[in-house]
Amino acid sequence: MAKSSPKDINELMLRAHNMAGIRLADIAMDNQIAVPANLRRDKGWVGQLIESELGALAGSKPQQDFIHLGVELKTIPIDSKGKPLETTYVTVAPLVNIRGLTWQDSVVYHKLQQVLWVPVEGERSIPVGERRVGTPILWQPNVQQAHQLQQDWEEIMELIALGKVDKITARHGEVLQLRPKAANSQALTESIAEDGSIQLSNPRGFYLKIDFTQQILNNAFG
DNA sequence: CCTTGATCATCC
DNA sequence: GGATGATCAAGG
Repeated sequence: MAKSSPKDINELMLRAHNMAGIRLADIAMDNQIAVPANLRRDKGWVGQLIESELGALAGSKPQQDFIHLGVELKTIPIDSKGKPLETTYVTVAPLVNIRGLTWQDSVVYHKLQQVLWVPVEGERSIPVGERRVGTPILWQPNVQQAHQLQQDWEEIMELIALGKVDKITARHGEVLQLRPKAANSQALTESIAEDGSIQLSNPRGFYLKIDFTQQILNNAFG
């Protein structure tokens, strides 16, 4: 069944805490959602399941999941030691019309102002339905983290502005990286060429590196 | 073993 | 095509 949208952060966190220790199969049953055998063709399944259980407003908007609460929801797959198994997607990267765009105007900045992290067991040896939800974390970047994010974002955006988007690899950036984010490598979108004209490139997205999200989990759990 | 580049489903 | 939700899997 579809959950109502939580009225405040306390209600949201109460729901999130109530999922801790629960198997995905049980949450799926509660929401009348079928459990896939694996995530190969259902890569966003866990995230959508948790959204449903928490009452996030569905839809494809470049905004926070709980905009009325100023909270972005992210599920994060972890191993048995609590370490993230994957980088975390943040948002698509703007590749044109970025003149004058500042860090504090960016979607990355706004989405990462406040994030509700929901760890979920993600090892492939565990059947999807048997994977359990962990303890949720409501996070806001500390001064150092905010600085690292801003530095990386500004460096990457500078390269994009100089028409070097196709030369940027995932190795740029300490905590934030730019990687392909598209249906496939043939997808194209407008970007800035080195001579300042418009060219076509594979769409990119901003991702948080594993060490950064691991630090967030460690700071919360010690 | 881990990371980077590639890819999947769905909605509009 | 571009946004949402991400994980897959080849190669270093």
